[in-house]
Amino acid sequence: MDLPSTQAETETTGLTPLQEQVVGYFVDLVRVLGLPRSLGEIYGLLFINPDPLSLDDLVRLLGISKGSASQGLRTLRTLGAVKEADGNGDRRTYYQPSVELKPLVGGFIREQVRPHLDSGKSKLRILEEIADKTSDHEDREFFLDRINRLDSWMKRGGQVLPVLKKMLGQ
Amino acid sequence: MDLPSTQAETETTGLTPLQEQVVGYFVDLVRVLGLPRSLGEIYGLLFINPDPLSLDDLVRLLGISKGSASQGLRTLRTLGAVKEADGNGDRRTYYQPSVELKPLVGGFIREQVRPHLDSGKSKLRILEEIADKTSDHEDREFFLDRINRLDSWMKRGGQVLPVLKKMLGQ
DNA sequence: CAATTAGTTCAAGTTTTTTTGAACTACGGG
DNA sequence: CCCGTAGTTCAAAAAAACTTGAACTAATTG
Repeated sequence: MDLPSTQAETETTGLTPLQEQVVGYFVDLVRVLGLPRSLGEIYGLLFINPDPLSLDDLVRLLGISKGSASQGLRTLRTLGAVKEADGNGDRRTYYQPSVELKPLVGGFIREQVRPHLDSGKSKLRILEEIADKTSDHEDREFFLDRINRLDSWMKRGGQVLPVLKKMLGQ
Repeated sequence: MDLPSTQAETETTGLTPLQEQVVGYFVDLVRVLGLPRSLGEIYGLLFINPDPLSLDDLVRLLGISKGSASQGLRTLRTLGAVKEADGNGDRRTYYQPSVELKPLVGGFIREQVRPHLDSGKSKLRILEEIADKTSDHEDREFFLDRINRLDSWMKRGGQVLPVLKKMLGQ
């Protein structure tokens, strides 16, 4: 665990004021990204802690349940936002954050953005089929035009992602 | 209102199959963006309807409450995603969607992204002050380094937005 | 102006999402 | 092997987000 020894912890949370603020910062951040609060808490604490922390540390320091911590860590690992700290002979696993933007953005895109883009594309094909069945000519043209537009939105989205990754990741 | 006359409406929703699918498509889309379902329903129906629709039309066709429709339309207007249709002498207001990506992306960035980036920046300054009070030298350096890193994340975010806007908006 | 209808507001209700915690599996050391 | 602890799972509880609907304001029209 290793609290930074230079700051007292508050009664309520078990965190130093700095830790509390940073955790709050990340809670807000993940909320914007549509991820659950606990992910922000966990990542935030790992981010501002000089040493890796174990699941139990997180439970104790953040005052969250083992279940939350376990699931939160799993998601963060999937996102590539935390890694196991290497080289602790102990039985329990310690975690450290990825602090480079690149893997964070990459993971978010891979896990949260791409799947939706992809499933969106296949839904569009179905949409087009339905629209194509419209018997009235003028209506059909209108519908197909709108669906084309959606198609072009998605294409642009797909083009933007690599650029995003390149700009954000180093 | 003006249902496209060439497709029967289903019992449950008052929408044609195509409308239903498109609405569903946008419901999923706004969910990814972290916006409420009703926004997707309203925008989706406006998007696929050849003519502008009034608040009452939306209530009737989508089966949502007047309150939802009113608030949903307000948010969509704020985002620049719908506009009042011009030139209907009627008392009630008719709405049409913005179908260009540019205002949509621009509005989303302006309303949903920028504010968080900005408030994030000011929170960082506070964070830095707290970290700077750390008496242990090594800890302080570590904390300040991490906060610097956050700073640089935010800066990159700020740089990316204009590029995003340029790429997506025409 | 009174009546009627368009639209807004917000407290209460509903739905969805997240968190909890207890039961479970799995591993490792004595 | 058996005990103790690390970590997972998932049904139920709690919290958060969204929607409803009734009371309201505002604006038009006969």
